[in-house]
Amino acid sequence: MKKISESAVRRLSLYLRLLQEAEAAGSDTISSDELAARGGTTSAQVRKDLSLFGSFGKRGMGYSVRELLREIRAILGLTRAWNVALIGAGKIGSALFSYRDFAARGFHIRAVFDTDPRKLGEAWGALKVRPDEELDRALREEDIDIAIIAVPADAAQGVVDRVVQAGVKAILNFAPVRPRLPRGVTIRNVDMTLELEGLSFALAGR
Amino acid sequence: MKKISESAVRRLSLYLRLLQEAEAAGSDTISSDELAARGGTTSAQVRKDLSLFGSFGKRGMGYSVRELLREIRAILGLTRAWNVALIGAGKIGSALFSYRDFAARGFHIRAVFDTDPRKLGEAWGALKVRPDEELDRALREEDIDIAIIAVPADAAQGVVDRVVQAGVKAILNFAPVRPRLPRGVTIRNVDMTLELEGLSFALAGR
DNA sequence: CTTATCTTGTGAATGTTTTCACAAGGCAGG
DNA sequence: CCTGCCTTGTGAAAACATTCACAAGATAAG
Repeated sequence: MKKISESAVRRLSLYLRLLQEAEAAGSDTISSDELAARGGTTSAQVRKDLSLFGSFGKRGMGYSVRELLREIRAILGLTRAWNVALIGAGKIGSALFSYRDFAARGFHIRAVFDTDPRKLGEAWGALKVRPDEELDRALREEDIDIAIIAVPADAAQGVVDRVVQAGVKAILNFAPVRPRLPRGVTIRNVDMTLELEGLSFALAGR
Repeated sequence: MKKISESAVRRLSLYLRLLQEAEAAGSDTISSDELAARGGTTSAQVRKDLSLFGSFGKRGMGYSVRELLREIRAILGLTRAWNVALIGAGKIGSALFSYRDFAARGFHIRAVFDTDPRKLGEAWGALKVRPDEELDRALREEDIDIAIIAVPADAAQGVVDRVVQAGVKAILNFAPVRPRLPRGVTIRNVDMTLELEGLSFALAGR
């Protein structure tokens, strides 16, 4: 199997969303041109991306929305549910917890952790905020697939180490650090300051 | 002037952070090797990135931390402050509002908007949540450079259109849509579902 | 002053991603 | 069944990004 670039995966994920919108709008089929226009890319790019995984279209006709949805879901591993742990019950953690899109796509938050004694025991939906000490055991017991790191920068590397030690293979990191990781663990960093600085660069260069 | 890739700008922003850490740790100089190790890249990449903008190092010695900080800040346009508007006073908006890193880097939130009548007038720090109707006027009056979009998906395109109409040239978008934009306006999309799906893909492919 | 040691800055080479362009199919209408 | 019109899937070309590799400059020590 060929290596798939991160940007190709990102775009697939985007196509998935566009297809859901098309389905909601009642479209039965969609062309690469249409997907491209809605996604801000080109039709050649769309076709190349899809061709990495198979031939899902009909020449002259485009793609069946229903069918392509099914294929992309399968490619992205969205046919099953994933167990997620949220580490850090601050503002960002709280915002993520109530983000409905996650559950809608099969990402279920099974546990929330924090170190602040005042937060421990707080009810978050059906869950209670649990102390740091339970982290290692809980990750295994709840069979957590993905850890979301929403702790301050200086705590992030420590949390990452423990999470990895507990066998978690995927991390979504909101702390403004680039944690060291062993091979075989995947991380995605969401770094809002970086994005703002990118905008600053664009504004300044004119 | 050559075209600078988005990933190069991202890395510069990362180097900036690493340099701040090095400065805090008391280092006077730093080599491309060291920056690379801390940033998870290679020394050739670091030198190439910097060489896009000039020669800031001393052969045999590395870079002066102080001086490189100054240079990168200038490149990224961080020697001045930027006026930011936050549109959407929900959970995400609230988390962003209290994110201290923004102000620390010169991104000052000057106004907060929402459509929910129950939120209007709420005190957010020294600001009050303002109604949608004031958006257009306020963006101009407060001389807003950057708009942060933290509204539901179906409202995002409308907000983007108004913001652009008011002359804003940079947008940080948290809504899960890819808004249409005229040329000359820069957008950065922060799309958390996309990131999670990227992790799902990595987990599924094993 | 000379030598040994470091680390930058940068062309050239390599690798990766995007775009081009068109043959191959598929459908509709007559 | 044939013609005209679409749109896919995909090699090949072009554009872009990263890595290599080394001359050149800087320092320090003798």
